[in-house]
Amino acid sequence: MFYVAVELRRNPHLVGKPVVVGGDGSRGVVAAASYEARRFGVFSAMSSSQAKRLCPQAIFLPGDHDHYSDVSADVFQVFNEFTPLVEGLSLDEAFLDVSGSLRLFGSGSTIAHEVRRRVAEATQLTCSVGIAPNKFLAKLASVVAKPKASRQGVVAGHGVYEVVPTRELEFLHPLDVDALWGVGPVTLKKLHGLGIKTVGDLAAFDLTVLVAVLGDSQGRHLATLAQGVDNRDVEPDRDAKSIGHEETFSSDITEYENAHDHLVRLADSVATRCRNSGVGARTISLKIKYADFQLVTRSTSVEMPVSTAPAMVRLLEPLLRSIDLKAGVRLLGVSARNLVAPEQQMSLFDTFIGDDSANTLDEAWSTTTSAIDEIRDRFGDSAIKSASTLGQERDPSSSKWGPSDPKSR
DNA sequence: TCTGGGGTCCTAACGCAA
DNA sequence: TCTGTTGCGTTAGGACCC
Repeated sequence: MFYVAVELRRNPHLVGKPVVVGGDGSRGVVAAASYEARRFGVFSAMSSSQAKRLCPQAIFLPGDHDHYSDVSADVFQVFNEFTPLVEGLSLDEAFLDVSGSLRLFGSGSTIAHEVRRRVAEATQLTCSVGIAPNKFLAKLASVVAKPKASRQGVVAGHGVYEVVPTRELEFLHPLDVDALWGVGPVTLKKLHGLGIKTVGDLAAFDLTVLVAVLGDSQGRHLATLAQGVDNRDVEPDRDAKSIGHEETFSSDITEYENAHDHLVRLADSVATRCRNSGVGARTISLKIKYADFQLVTRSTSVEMPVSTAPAMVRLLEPLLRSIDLKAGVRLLGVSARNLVAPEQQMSLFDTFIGDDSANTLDEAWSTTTSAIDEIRDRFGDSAIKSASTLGQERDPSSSKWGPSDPKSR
């Protein structure tokens, strides 16, 4: 309930009340619910209208991701006091490999209690800690450590729970299979079809059959986890693999022009985040959810990474045109993948222009001027002196603007 | 009576090139 | 020059997580 906890911190008069963070429109869902709201059966991912029916007195807050992000940074700063090996899982969750910190800070349990104390001191937030020999067991242990909300009331958690080495299977095998990471509704149904209800059932099950039903990768992975084995390292500083933005409209869209306007807006926000992260995208994709919830995606890749809205929109336009909007578009999304770090890009100019597919002087000019503005913003006027001549260059052998040899730009 | 937005990872089909 | 194999990148879709 991280979002709610942060809201309670800055709105203390809401403490003890049923509070929900999430969209309160007809198409909103619950992002987080306080334990008081959970007593009414309100949980994350539930539609807001259903939540309101279950708990009409619930107080809905719109959510403030930037603020949660700031608070998250404070929490992670505490994590980093104990080990540099911190792998963030979300704003409010992380794996800490403290195997190198034991001499300095004491046992896992000692560190866990100290982390809780320091997080509370720095942020006035509580957290739960799971201790185990590997990531996946630690994650399960942290669930056990959390408070539990039911219709009867809230039962306080232990705050810290440790899965002691050599006793992993004792902890693991009685759990329901869907406690395992990677077992959602679809996989659960398949496993139930095989008569597998608990992790212990899974551990004892024939691997050949499991692989036949779930596929090689997932079958072997789950079989390994069921033995309590997880050799994945804690990986700090993982780079984002994609950057995207999507929106559900309050009413469905059927006009191309309308969709195009939203597309430009979404592309602009994705492009801005790409540039702020110093990456360009080699693949741009479009996501559409129809009124009947059917989902389609279209994507296209280019040799030279793009990081401006005009360049992205140019790639997205043909994709949008190829899609029939008559059925009504409920959601539109844009995402950037195959992200390329700046040093791998060909030049500063490429970073901002993205590609040279402008077919008219107007197109070339508008992308160039917006690129120059960007470059000035980020690198100052001195960077512009060399870039400002680019718009005037013309390759005589080509109808396009700019020299044909990219290196000479 | 309804079903968000941010992501990761996997798979299958297909075209191209060595 | 033709044919078959293999490997790889791209594209679309889907399961899953918080």
